[in-house]
Amino acid sequence: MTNQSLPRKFFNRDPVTVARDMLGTLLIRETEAGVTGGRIVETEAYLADGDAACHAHRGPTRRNAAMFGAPGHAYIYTIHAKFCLNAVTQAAGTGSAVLIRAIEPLCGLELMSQRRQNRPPRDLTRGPARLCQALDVDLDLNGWDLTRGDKLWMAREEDFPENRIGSSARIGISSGQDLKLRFYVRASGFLSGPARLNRS
DNA sequence: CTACCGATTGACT
DNA sequence: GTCAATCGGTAGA
Repeated sequence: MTNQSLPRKFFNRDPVTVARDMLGTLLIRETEAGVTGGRIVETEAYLADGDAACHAHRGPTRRNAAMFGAPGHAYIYTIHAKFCLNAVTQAAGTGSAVLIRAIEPLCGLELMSQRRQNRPPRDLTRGPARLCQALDVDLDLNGWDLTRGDKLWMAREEDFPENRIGSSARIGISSGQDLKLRFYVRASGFLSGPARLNRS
């Protein structure tokens, strides 16, 4: 990959802005097995204040420690025996992040398919735990510096015009459903979630 | 120590 | 559309 990784200052902003700007950027994962990755098409913002759905809501614990680290680092957690990947936002100690929910697979399709037990191409990276499995992302990368441009990083590819970005309530949470903090690229074809949430 | 439960997924009707 | 498997984190006794 020739693109430079997104700089620290990209992540050192409020999570809503970062979540929107992250749409269209590349997520790249390099292992000994090869390079895999794709274009980010769906994200969710988790706020430091007044957001009961945010893992940082009840203060620091061992699980969410990475969320209170410097911006631009990975926060990876386990849920239902699976992994999900976030990018930490705002100043260290704030406790906000952006969850990467879906990417459009572009690179290393064969390897990703292998890691996903040869499931249909459309289902390779649709969903936060699916993309982690396709990219071989697990707890070993929790706290990883995404601005290093090594192992796991993000790079600028294209900006999407405002009218191609949709928003909805976040998926899978029980509190904070009134907040429209999920963002996605309209008509992407690689989105997770029920279809009704991908229309506005 | 036990009990509960989730920022999910995949199989099934 | 429905539903159960899954297992580490967290809270509470």
